[in-house]
Amino acid sequence: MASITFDGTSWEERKIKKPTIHDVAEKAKVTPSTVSRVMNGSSLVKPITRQRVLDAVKSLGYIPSKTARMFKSGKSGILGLVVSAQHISELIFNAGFQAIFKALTEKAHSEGYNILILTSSDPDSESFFNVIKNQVADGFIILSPSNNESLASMLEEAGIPYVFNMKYSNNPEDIYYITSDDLEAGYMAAKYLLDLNHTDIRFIVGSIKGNVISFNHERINGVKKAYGEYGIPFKDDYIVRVPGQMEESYNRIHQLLQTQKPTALMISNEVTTVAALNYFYDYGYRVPQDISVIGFGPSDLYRSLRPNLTSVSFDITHASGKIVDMLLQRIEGIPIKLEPPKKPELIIRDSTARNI
Amino acid sequence: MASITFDGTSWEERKIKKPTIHDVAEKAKVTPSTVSRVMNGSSLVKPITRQRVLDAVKSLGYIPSKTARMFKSGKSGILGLVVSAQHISELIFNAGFQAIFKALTEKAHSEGYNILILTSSDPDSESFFNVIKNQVADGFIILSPSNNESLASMLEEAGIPYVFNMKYSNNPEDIYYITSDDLEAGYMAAKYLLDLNHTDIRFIVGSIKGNVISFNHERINGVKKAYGEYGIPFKDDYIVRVPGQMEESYNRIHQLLQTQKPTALMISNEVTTVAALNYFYDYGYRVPQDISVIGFGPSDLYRSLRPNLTSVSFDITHASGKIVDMLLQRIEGIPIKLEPPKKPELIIRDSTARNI
DNA sequence: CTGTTAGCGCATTCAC
DNA sequence: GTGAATGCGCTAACAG
Repeated sequence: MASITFDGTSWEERKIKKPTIHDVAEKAKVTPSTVSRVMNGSSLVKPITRQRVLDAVKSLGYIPSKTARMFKSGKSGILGLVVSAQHISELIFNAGFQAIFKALTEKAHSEGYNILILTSSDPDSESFFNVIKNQVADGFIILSPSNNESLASMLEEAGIPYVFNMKYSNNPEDIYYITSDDLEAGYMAAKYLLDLNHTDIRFIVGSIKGNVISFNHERINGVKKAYGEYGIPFKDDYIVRVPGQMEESYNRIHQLLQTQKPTALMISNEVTTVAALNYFYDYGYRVPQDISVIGFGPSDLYRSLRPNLTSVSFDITHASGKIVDMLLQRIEGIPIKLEPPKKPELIIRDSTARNI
Repeated sequence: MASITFDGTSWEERKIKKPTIHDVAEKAKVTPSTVSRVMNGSSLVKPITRQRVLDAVKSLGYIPSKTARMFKSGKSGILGLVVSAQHISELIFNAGFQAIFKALTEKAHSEGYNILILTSSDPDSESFFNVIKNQVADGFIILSPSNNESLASMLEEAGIPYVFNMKYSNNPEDIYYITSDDLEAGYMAAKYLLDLNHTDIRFIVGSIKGNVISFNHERINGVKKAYGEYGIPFKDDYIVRVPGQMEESYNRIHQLLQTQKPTALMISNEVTTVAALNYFYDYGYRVPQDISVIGFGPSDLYRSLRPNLTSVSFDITHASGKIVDMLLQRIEGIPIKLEPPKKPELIIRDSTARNI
């Protein structure tokens, strides 16, 4: 099959074969080293030579191979963000994840890194590790909803830098995580409701396969602490486990309110919060006149809901910045200094009222 | 500074230095070639040897270098997703982008690729190109809200595979994009409203710096087509430009409804739709009794709103799948066959009623 | 200021 | 079935 040729090479070759540093060197009548110097802005190149190289670069359309550079330098400039497949599949509704994702991405970009999205279909440590180990990234941020304690040691063993978004391990040597002060969050919300004379409340917490998501344990402890301080007995069935999806949440709320009449709800999960508000709309409950609601999560989201939601919110931008900072420090081998998490904030809006 | 040694190397060295194929070869008393064969599942290795290699791999904790493999093979298994910085910063509210992102990521993962998030702070072609050219990826998906015609030729010139999410260029040779049938979408929505006896409508379209976002032109044409068929004059001030952010949208809707009394709204943008619904809630408008609303965008989102929104929805999963398919075909050099876009769907729910 | 040399880790020839 | 040799594209150390 004949093909039109150009400069002695076929069109296809020209099209496919990207010029290398070698081609540029040849064209500019210098050696690859010099080209490399020019490309990297070394000052020790004679202006004339530099210009010759630059011209060659331009006429050839030379772009340095990123893979070769990575290979040589041992750094990729990439941070892997590892999430469960479920996280991604619920992205549309999961404002909490969106907020983290946004903050992480913006911070990484500002530090000159890019984010590579990795998912593990199964939420167990093995799957996460298998996904991670075959990926190119200078380090990994792991967002896992379940307790993957063994993953930390596998990564440690393999010498792979990582940071978790929560504390999984009780081993005091495991310090590579950023947490939020969930005990305080639960405490603040419950105390506020108790101050408003609500005692018959429900704390709706996300669960995976019936297991309460780890940070919720802390939030529950915070709630109990508040009840303790007020000398009011806390009943175990104040805790309601709900799977995090929209439909299931809606149905579970429905079922709950058919049989019980709490005066206030604390909802630990954004999706369930939206589902609950929708349920109240559909069934004519007035918030806060008939029932008070406190959400946990991004303030921006809750301000865009109707009614404007009273919420306990964390500074996601701050926490995500810390995650990236810590990971970069690990990558660079700088010793880590643990900082206590920033306190959450109680933002009082229109979804809570005094219980008469 | 003394340090505990182990096998003659310091702990730090062991910790830092990852074993290479060479180390494994030495330990297993074979050559790197054999290790490579084992790692790549070649069948021509004697079981005994294979086992020896596997043991060495395990005891050393050897993980093949991904960068070296990329470098050698020339493929990264990464697809770059290039978006404007604004896209990311509005991620929390921008359900349309979330839907695309989710679909793209899931499809890429199912094809064995990962998504690398790239952002360009400026929305012009130069910035996009600069971001792209220095990144490792086998190809790029470009989600840009503005018309970046020259970007296509720059990428073409550089031999970088790409796919756009919309048609930017009028050059018939530029075929690397996936579009949606926006004319049909505008037409369907307007026709439905006209059938419900609404003629005094407003079509709220997103704009960037006063310029209507490109696909909206098609939607507007569709609306005009419907008016034409019904022989009803279409007034230019039926088109209302609104910046896509939550606050601005809310204020603009407020301003609009203070002075005018349309019977129906078509809203081309998810964020503005939520803002409008919030405005109606706050000011006591009943939807659809006082005003009808049609949204454009992900059906899932609109079903989770109250009232349930009538909407024109595209099959994002399908379109995103096509984007990835097309990009992979380009990467592999398979000739592209253009397909017409799937028709959008009019989903009638509770936000539209007959105008009396 | 510029050229020469060497090697990053791996996979793919080609011998044996 | 296994080993030896080679080179992907680039940069850094060392000469000159």
